Amino acid sequence: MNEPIRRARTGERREQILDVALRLFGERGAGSVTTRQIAQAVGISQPSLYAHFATADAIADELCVRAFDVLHTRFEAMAAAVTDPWDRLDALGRAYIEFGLEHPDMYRIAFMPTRQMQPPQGMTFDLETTDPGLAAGLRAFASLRDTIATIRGGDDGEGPVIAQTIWALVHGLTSLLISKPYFPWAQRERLIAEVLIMARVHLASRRIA
Amino acid sequence: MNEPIRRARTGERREQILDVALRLFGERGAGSVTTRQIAQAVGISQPSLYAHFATADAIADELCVRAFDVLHTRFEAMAAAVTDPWDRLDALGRAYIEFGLEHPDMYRIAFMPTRQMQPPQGMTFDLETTDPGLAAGLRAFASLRDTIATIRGGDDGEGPVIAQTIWALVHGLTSLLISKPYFPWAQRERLIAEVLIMARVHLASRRIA
DNA sequence: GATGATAGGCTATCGACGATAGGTCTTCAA
DNA sequence: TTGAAGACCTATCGTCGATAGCCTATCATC
Repeated sequence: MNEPIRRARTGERREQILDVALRLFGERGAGSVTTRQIAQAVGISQPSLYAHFATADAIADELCVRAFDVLHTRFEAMAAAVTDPWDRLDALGRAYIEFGLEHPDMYRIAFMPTRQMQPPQGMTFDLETTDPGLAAGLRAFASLRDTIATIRGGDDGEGPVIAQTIWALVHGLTSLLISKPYFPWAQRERLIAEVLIMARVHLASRRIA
Repeated sequence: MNEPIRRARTGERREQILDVALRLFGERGAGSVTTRQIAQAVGISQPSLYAHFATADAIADELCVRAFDVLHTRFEAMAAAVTDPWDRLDALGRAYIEFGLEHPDMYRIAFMPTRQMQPPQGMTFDLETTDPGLAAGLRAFASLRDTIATIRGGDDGEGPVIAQTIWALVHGLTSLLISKPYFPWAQRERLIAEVLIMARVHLASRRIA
């Protein structure tokens, strides 16, 4: 049915392509970089890219996964370093927002996709395959979710709702700052601080007695 | 092959194109509808579209503006009908989220753009021209912002930060529910309710004494 | 050595896309 | 009656992602 790729997925060339693509994404925006531009910058022909990646989107997807894996590592280090869970919540939330602002293209690919998701087919639904960007983003977010669970100190069934709502808050600011940079925003630092306060206040009001 | 064409009156054809495009957007997703598909469904040639719209994106932009203008009208009616400002905040927030879920393509175009914004050129920066989708969305959001100002009952300079943060919250949930429909979300109604509670609690903690 | 598998290139080309050029037909006011 | 304007057409452009098919260097095995 689906022959996934024609050549092996290992090699220096593959890494070089990813490096070049990441640079071009940063220079011109991920959406307006073509396979021909990448190939020319690498020094190979455009069809040769398909020996290393199944589709053009696969290049962006892999860069996205790698970026979020870096965030995930940073999160785990933070979770280990900051013992007070309230402080940890602040640190993680801030790092999450700043990551999005530092890697807007990766954040866009993961959470503001152009194409509609296809419904899961049958029982073989695998998030890693279907939406690798989301999967990588969620690995990072898991630290935030766990910290929220720690703060609440128990499980009353409200955990998912609260975690997902705080995620929506943090994502919302990140997403808007990325997609509408020329909106007359209040000072960015004050917006971030306000969002973190909002999360704290809400979480405090939802604490398990 | 060539049947006699009864010419539409000026403007009718344009409306017909918009109607057909809206239907196709709903059926296949805005991102994967081409000018040729629209033209075929209308019954004209593909280049003929350019007699009515400057670019392909202009069709989507106009549909987006119209959709948000409907939301704006609904908001103003609500603002007039619901006198208690706390209840009004709930009603507006809920309507905003539900609007996004009912018109995911329009919401995407307005707030999850594919291509990077161009920096404003010179002094002639006009939001309506540069980003009509955002402009229409903000007209709608203005009601929410005004209600927040009413609740706070004064101006201590914190208004913009608070309004933008609550916007981020509401937008965040809307955006994630649209872009990640297959994520294992908590019950949608509970998520919406939680977001509205979060806004209320935050706003209460930020009230002017 | 010769051989054959394989990785990694290449050129040529495909179909679809948005968009433009330039001509034709119809309408309608002067 | 005529001529400008508008709406439509066909033909075509350049670019896009992707595929087909061939060539070459390497290297383990015979």
